[in-house]
Amino acid sequence: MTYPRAILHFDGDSFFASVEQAMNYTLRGRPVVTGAERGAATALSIEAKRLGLHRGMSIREIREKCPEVVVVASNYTAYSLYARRMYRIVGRYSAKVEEYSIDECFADITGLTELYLKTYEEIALMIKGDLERSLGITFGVGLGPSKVVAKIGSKHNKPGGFTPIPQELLPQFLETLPIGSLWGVGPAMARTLQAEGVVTALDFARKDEFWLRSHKVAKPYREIWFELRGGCVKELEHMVRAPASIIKTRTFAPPNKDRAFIFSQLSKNIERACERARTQGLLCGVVGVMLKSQEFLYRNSEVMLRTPTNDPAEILKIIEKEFDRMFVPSILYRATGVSLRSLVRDSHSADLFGETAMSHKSEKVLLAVDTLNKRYGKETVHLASSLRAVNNYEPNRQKNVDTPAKALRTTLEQKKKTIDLPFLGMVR
DNA sequence: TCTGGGGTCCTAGGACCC
DNA sequence: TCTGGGGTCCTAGGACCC
Repeated sequence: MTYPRAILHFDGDSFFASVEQAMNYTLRGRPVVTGAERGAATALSIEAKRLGLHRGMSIREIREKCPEVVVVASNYTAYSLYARRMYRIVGRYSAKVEEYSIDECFADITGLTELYLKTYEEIALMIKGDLERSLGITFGVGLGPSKVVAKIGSKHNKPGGFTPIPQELLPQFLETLPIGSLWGVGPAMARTLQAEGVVTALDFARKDEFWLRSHKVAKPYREIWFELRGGCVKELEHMVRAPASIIKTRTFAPPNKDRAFIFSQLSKNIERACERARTQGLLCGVVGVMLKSQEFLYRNSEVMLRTPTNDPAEILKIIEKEFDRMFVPSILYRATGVSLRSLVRDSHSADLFGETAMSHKSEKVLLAVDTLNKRYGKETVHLASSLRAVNNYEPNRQKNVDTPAKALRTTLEQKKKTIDLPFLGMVR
């Protein structure tokens, strides 16, 4: 068995649903579906999959078809916690672990056979066993000479499988693998390759360099090609990088064309994005704004800030003019979004004009807002400009018609909040 | 899958410069 | 002033991932 490099890929089986079962023993062995809060299935336990249910299915349909299914709301805090535990356990065996996503990671165990006096296969099984015992979740595990091949392995024998793919066994694994099922090959590239007669992963691996050049195959696919032939170019990113951008988008139903409402949606997204930036200790230098029309047409714009910030009020002031340039009153919109880019560490160094120092005054307020929202629930405190969006956000309740009494109460609550909030605007 | 939310990377092409 | 060649930087948009 030849592994010039030995790369492992770990993939948690039905991760979200499995975490729910691991945390609550009464759910074990029962069909569990997550995603109640958005009205569509996000993850399904093996038992739920066996009932013929699948991702994206509406919760209502699931309840009608299979009343025995346990439907729960996503608990991303818990899933992230389990992800951390997963990284930490794998990290005990190898110093090179890439935290790839909330339910996946890679580990480079090249050369560790000497340390553990075990084969690569044995090391893989040792880590897999530790993960499953410690977390109470099964993992699909792949071992190969590269990330691309390790990924093929972890997908191979779905729940709880372990698939080692040494160089000499590569062709037999690639032979039956549809080109579109490869990691990094999406629908567009799959179509292009199929048109050239490349149907399986092996077809692709067998092409030569001249073919790649004459067909102008782009870099990401050249790398996949190289790794399908047993090479290794995609190194593990085992150092956790600061994010390049923070994005918050939200769709609202039904589509709307009221300027104040749309701007309020944007305001809420900006607040959420800034909150994230604050928890990560980041300031943003460029803000991108996105408006999405009912017909799925996008309008993007961006504004460079004079001084990096993570204060939503400051960003909103600057963004509003840009928003009015983009906004077309006759169009129905379905979503807004914001992206914070050019992120820099929040080092408390003063700039030439002392503007950073000035913004520190509002920093205390923002920290207090974060604390309150953490303790009493999201959006307990928010900017007045976000008010309409916050009140509007009641997922899956569109059909509930307010009683007059309830509607009145809501109006009163709105009034109360509008009275409270100018205070926030005056602090700066 | 009539389309949710959060990300990254690559490339073509325009602007600008020598 | 015209023509040719070459380089860098930036941006928009496509493609892909979970």
